[in-house]
Parts: sequence; structure tokens; C-alpha cells
Amino acid sequence: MAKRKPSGAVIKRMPRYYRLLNMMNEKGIESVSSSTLGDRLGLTASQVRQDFNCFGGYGQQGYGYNVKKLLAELRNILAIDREHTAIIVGAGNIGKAITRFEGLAKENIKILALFDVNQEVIGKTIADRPIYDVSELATYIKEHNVDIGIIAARKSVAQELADTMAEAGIRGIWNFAPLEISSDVPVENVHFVDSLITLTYKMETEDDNDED
Amino acid sequence: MAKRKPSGAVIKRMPRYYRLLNMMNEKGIESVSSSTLGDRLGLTASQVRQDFNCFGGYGQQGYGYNVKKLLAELRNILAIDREHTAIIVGAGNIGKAITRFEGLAKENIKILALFDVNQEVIGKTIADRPIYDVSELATYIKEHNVDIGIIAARKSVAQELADTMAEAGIRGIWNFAPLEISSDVPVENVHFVDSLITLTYKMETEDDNDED
DNA sequence: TAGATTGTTAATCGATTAACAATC
DNA sequence: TAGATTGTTAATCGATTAACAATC
Repeated sequence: MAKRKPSGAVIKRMPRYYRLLNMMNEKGIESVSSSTLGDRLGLTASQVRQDFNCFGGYGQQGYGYNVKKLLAELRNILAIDREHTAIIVGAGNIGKAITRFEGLAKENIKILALFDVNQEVIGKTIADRPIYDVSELATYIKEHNVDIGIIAARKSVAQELADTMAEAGIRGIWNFAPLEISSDVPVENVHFVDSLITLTYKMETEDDNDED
Repeated sequence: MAKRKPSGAVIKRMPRYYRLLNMMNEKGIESVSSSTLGDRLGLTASQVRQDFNCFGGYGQQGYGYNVKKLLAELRNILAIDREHTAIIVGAGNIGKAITRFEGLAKENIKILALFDVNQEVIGKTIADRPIYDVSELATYIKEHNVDIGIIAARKSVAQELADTMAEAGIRGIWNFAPLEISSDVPVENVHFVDSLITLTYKMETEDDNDED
């Protein structure tokens, strides 16, 4: 019985809870309190409880949260208990790294194929996934019912690719190109250069080091 | 003359302004108003002006902001007008992709070397950067005055690596391992699986599509 | 000058924190 | 039962938005 509609800030915290709970589960921890969870993630116990209560009451007074049960709830909320298929456009450094990264399979993401413009790589495979000509992109998406389109191409073609994908029926876009994509379907960006620049900012702005 | 101390939310927006301004500059656009900037990034004009005024008054009434001047200010604020040196721990898929990615050089980030535990890659190079044994990490950092430590290794060793780096005098950590790193130096995380999971959440939660 | 757009103060909105009754 | 910890309401805090005088 969800109460407040989860805000963007809440949603961004869910994967962090999920990651932490997974580690706790691997260590054999059976239950955890909101205050422990908060301590580990730099949040207040109150905030942790508020966050979970956006989706439902998963805890138990005097006991806390059952790790396995909460994990199952989070998997369901985050939709990673179901399989999602994906294709990657761009078989360069980033496309290759994503394809070879085993972590995606753990979250039920299945990479089906890659697409590129470079004739030298078209026809080859990366980690057993075929690389097709990008001209076949729309047809492939329609025929294979692809859920997620991953953009690992140059920024000059990224918006155009997003449009093609959305039109072909893709349901979400994961964008690695350094620009703002606009689309009717949900878009998540991995702007890692932004992240690095944020780091240099922090490094040069440090005044009060909070020792830990 | 800075007014309000920039909050985390403000800082996260600065690289987005920087990216957009760069594109505008490449297109030869000379000046831009806060409302145009806001439109392109999904922010209000008010917010854009508030953001910049955390750092200083870079605009001009009746004219807006000079693109080149604002870019220079942002480069200075974000500290990317100065060179930063970096090393990468982990010469796997992610380490390789970062090393080969040309975008970092544009922001004055210079990757000096990589480190790994795998004897088969130690001694080889990636894009002309040497791969050393991770046992030499602390010595190398001390001798070469490295600014940034990039963690592209397994999560089980990530915290330990961060500790070693910080102790050896690194000034900031860019972490790709899927866990929360704690350190005395600033840490920026690229949790791209979190991002993907956020996408699957959004995909399955879509109720009102806001057409654009 | 008239028009445009900033810098900045005040108002609003939303998110975080505190508090506590409910209950395991 | 006593202790612990949740779910939830109310209070606080901070960030976003609105408004407008200043000025190019």
C-alpha cells in the first residue's frame, strides 16, 4: 500500500539500497534496521523508512527488515526480476566494454546484438553477439521486440539514433553519449565525464576535510 | 563575488551547462540567455541565474551571457583549465575503455599508467600506457605526483585500493566499482548499473507519457 | 530611449528530519 | 512483559520559483 509517490531523489536511492542489501545477503545477514541501513549509506533512519514506505510497509516493529524479503521487493520494484532485452549502437570502446561486462546479466539484462557503421567490424562478433549494420537497426528492433536501446555512439548521431529507436518501438534508452537526449520513452544517461569533472571541482574546492 | 555556497544539486548541474555551452560555442553562438539555457536543460531561467550567481555575476542585463566568457568561467570553476594526472587500477574491460577514450584529454585529464594483478597483462601497454603490477601502486603515486586514482577493479578490493591510494597521496578517487567507497579524499562514483536499474524502473512505471 | 535580461530578495514548494504511538 | 523498531504525522529545512528593481 504505497503512500507518497516516490520522487526522483527516492528512486535514485533504490539501487543503492539494492546493492547494499545484496552484499548483506551474501554475508548471511538476515535482518537489518533502518538505522543500520542509513549509517552505511549516509542517510538518516527516518529517510530510509520514508523511502521504503513510498512502496509499502516491508518492515516489522522491533525486528527491522528481513534482508531476503526486502531484496525480493526491491527486485520487483526496480523490475529486475523480469528479463529485459537490449541492443547496443556503437561497437567501439564503450560498446565493447558494456557487452563484455557480466554484471548486466545478473540484473536480467540480455544483450542481443550490436550495431555500427564501420564496415570493418560489421559481421564480426563481440562476446558472441553479432555486429550488424546500423541501417538494419529499426527492422531488428521491430522483429526482436527489444526493450532497451543502448547508445554508445558519437554524440553527433545520438539524438537521431534515439528517434529511430523510439519509433521502432524500443521502450527505454540508456545513453552514454555526452548530450541531453529527448525522447518519448524514458532515458537514463551515464555522463561519466560529468562525473569526472565534478570530481576535479571537489578536489580543488576542498576546504574542510571531514576525517572519517 | 560568490553569494550562496553551491549545493550538491547546483554542482551536478555545472557540467551540464558546460557541455551545452561547448556545443553552442562550436555552433558559433555568441550569447545566450538564462531562459534559453533553461529550456535546453529542462530548468527554469530563475534556477539557471541562481546557479551561476553562486559563483559570480557572469551575465549582462539586456544581453544575457557571453558563451565564450561563461565557458572560461566554468572551466575555471570545474578546475578543468588545469591539468590533472590519473592512474587506473584494473586493466579489464572498463579500464581499457577509459584509457582509450579520447574525451578525457579534452578536459585536461592525463592517464599516466594502469595497474593490475594479472601477470599476463602486466608489462604490456594499452594505448601506449604501461601496465604495472598493483604492488607498485603506492610507490608510483608518490613518485609521480598522481592527482586522481581511477578504480576499475573488482568490488572486493575496491575499498582497500582506495585506502592505499589516499595514503599514498592521491587527491581524488573516481570509482567504477559498484559499492560505496569511504575516503578522506573526494570520491565520485560511476554506478552505471544503478543507472540501468533506474531505467528499468522508469520503463515499468510509466503511466503518463509526456509527449514532446 | 525602449526592450531585454540580469542579479537578488521574497514566496512557495518539496524533501528531510524529528517525534511518537503502534506493535512485533 | 520490556525492548526495539517500525509506519506515519508534524516540524524543519533547503531548494526552486516568482517577482521586480537595476541596468545594459
